[in-house]
Amino acid sequence: MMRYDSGMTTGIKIRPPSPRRGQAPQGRKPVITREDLITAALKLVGPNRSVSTLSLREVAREAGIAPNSFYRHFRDVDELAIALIDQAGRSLRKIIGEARYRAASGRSIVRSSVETFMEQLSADEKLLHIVLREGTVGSEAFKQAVERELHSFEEELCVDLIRLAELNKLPIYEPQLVAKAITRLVFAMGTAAMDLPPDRHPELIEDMVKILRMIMVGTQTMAREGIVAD
Amino acid sequence: MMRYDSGMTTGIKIRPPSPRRGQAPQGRKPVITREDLITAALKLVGPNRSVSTLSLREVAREAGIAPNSFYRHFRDVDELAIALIDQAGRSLRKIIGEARYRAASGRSIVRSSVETFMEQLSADEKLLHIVLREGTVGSEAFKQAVERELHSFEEELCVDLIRLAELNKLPIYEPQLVAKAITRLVFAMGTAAMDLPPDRHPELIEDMVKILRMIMVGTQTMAREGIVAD
DNA sequence: TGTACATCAGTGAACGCGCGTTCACTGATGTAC
DNA sequence: TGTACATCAGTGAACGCGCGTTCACTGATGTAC
Repeated sequence: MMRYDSGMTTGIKIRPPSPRRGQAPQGRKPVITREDLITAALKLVGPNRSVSTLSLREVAREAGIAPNSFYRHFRDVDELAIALIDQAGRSLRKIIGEARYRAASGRSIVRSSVETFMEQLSADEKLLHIVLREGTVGSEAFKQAVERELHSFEEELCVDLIRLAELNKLPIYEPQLVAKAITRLVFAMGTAAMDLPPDRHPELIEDMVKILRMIMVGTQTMAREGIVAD
Repeated sequence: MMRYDSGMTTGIKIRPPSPRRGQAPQGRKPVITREDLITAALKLVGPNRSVSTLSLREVAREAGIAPNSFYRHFRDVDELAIALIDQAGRSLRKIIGEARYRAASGRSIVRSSVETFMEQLSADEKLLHIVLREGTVGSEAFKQAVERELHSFEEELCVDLIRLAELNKLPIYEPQLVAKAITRLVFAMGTAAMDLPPDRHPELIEDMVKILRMIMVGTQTMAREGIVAD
């Protein structure tokens, strides 16, 4: 039943496509932006809070706006979460770039990459939390977004591994699997690391370096000696 | 202010310690048990639901009891979650036992262990979901419970690795790190596997076997040739 | 065997709370003329 | 420059909902005598 003859009450009003699309926006200037909301959300996620548990009202409160103002920027919290994962992905790519840069400087590529990763872990902690955690819980959409990021990480690493092998005239067995192993290991151990106090990081870095060394020595030995995997 | 002179209204009644402790329980027979509630909770968790998101009312509904009856069995949902993780841990230990049994049968220990793990993943799917996911989200208590399980897995694996190495007169470099690498990798890749259709599991098993082979070859080569990790 | 009683698993109703979402609005800004 | 107007970011109040938790209770079971 309708309350008085209000005509079609089809719920929320859909804004008709603006005839001025592509031009400068009209009307009141935004006082907060999508980025402000993302920042507010980042303040709320932490070691025990995943993006999926954030509430719209909570984020709005943190950003200092009324709950319904949220809808001016995102369709719902899920859309905000996707934006967060995207930003985390960008942060990840920055890490890869940095690791590549350092690797080119001639030091041990394994050690320098691991150290870079752990440094960024401390710096962009919140963002990486999101990638590392949201991949295992959260909606299908979140998980796919995270998988995309991990995959691109893996592929760039694979290219690097092949180039490195050629450079040093070392053989390599199944480089894409090596890249996969390294990626998954570093991320798994990185996730665990985030729950440890930073003073235990050096020890963890040593462990990771040794493990990655084993994998590198393993792939080289197997390529050289043609060992089949069984 | 108190509503009529009801005396001390200090909230929920704490049952005084029974003078009949250790004897058969008196009173009405339970129609549902802790186990029934655990079963109900297991029905609810799935690829996109972590234990932390279960609500008391939801679990009670699934079990077919009134919401407040839940309190007869658990202090709160967190206590139920801990029970779930414990049970998952038991399931894990069963996997290790099975893997050990098969390994003794003389086939490749790496392949048979990975295959066992993946089989159990399909069978006890829900329980393993819990271990694999709750370790990255969830409360501090959950994470510690999961870390405990992973650690015991790691230690048993380490013992096996050393025994295996001695048996075959093969050297091994840093066995506890090898165990750690294998554990974290298998769990990380296992988590990812749960989101894939089962027909892609064989391919994944091949990948995992090859990667673990690399690690084994790596640790042996390093032990033999005394390569330092840098 | 019968009876009074203690125990205690499970219940239905109610509470206050935070949530997502909708509504009709306000008023600052930019545009057209 | 001035004025009328369209745009639209942000608002306060209200809604219905599911939640955890508490209350006083019911009635089945086992025990004591």
